[in-house]
Amino acid sequence: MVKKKYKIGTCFGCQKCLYCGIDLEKDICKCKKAVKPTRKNRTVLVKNAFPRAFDPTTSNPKQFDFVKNKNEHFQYGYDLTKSIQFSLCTKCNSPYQRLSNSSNLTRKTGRTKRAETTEVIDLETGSSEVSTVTQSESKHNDSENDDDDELEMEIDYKLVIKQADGSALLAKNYSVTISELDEFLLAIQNNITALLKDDEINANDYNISFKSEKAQGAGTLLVDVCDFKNFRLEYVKLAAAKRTMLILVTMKKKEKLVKRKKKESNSDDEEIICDELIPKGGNSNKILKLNGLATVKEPPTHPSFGYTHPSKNRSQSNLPQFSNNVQDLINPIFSTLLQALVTPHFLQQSSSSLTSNNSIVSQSSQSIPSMAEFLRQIDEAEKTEDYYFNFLEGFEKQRIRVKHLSKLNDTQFEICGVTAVGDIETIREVAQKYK
DNA sequence: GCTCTAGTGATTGTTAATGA
DNA sequence: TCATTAACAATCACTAGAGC
Repeated sequence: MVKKKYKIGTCFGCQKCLYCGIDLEKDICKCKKAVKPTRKNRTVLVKNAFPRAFDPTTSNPKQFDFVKNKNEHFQYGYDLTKSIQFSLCTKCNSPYQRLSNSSNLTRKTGRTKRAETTEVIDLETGSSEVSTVTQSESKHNDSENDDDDELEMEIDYKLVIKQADGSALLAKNYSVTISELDEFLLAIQNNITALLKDDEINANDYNISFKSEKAQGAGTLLVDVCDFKNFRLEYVKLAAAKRTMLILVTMKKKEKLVKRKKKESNSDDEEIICDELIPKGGNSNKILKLNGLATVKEPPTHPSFGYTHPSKNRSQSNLPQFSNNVQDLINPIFSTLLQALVTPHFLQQSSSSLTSNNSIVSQSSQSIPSMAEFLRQIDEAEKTEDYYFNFLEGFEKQRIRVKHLSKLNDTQFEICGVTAVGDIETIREVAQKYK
């Protein structure tokens, strides 16, 4: 029987992801749910999470019932004769704590209870990872991996990355042990970013499908849990038949990029983008007027504009100083694509040449300011001193660049530490200039 | 309609354990 | 020894519902 493996990064009581807050009963996320939530890795979306140590010998009966009920309800498969660790969201933590308090009303002080606890605790808390303990584990001796065996599967697959023009560029064999769709998707994403050497590719940039290596047709999309169930069934069949599962990654928007590259190659010297290297201070006004067209030096990095591209009119209105001829040639969506092709890597490699080309930048091309400059510009415009600049750390942590800002949703802004609606709107508004 | 109260979610405080 | 972390306890803030 398949049991739902509990992960310590989710709420034991309600299956909420303790990083993004998504209800995992209804949805999936890509958070690292195997990582125990601590004060250091808290997110804005779920500010508090409560690690809990459950010990059947010392927990009060009501808490025991709580754990037992959740264990049964979500079919975690814990052996409740053993101590376990889990995490709770604030919502579940409150009642859980009160269960403890209610028993204390009889009334021990909390401290007395704690003292008793420390006397009895020994058990098998040993395993520091503790995030998963299943009934099978109790039956199967102490093999460390046994707890994963019920759900986790080792998937051997061949990954093929297919460009939108139909050409399959890369194929590589991988093996990954996963138990859930999101883990698998994450693994594939890691494969893609590694193969393409592009950290900024995200899940919206491609479709994933699967099929037998020898099968004809496009395969089956791997999108949701249903697909994943189907995938597992298929995989088991293929594995039994000693056939290889093919994971097909179809990149989106490639044709536009190809066009772009052609255009870029023809106009390299007229459009140079500089994300980080624009001299601070004196040129800031010029920077604000630039529209963000770029020279292609690397493959596309973040084509998420595919699903959030802005309105054409707005884009056009934000190209004030750029050559009208070029604007006519390149429509606004195109210019978004152009921006997406610029990477810091390029900037590092070409810093000297770019510096020497500053005159060109200031004359005929547009550039995106660095995040620091961008935030300072807002502060200057809003007369807020360092208020917006203080968001720099949050953006840097998430590797957000100016070109990404107009595509971020509210949640993503919050993850970066920008929570006030007004701040988000202000940043978005200014960022429109650099789409 | 108002007030009171219980319930709930969220936050903060305290203490022991642990590691540098 | 000091700083950090984990675990638990206490408290705050808000809401809904009952009673008048």
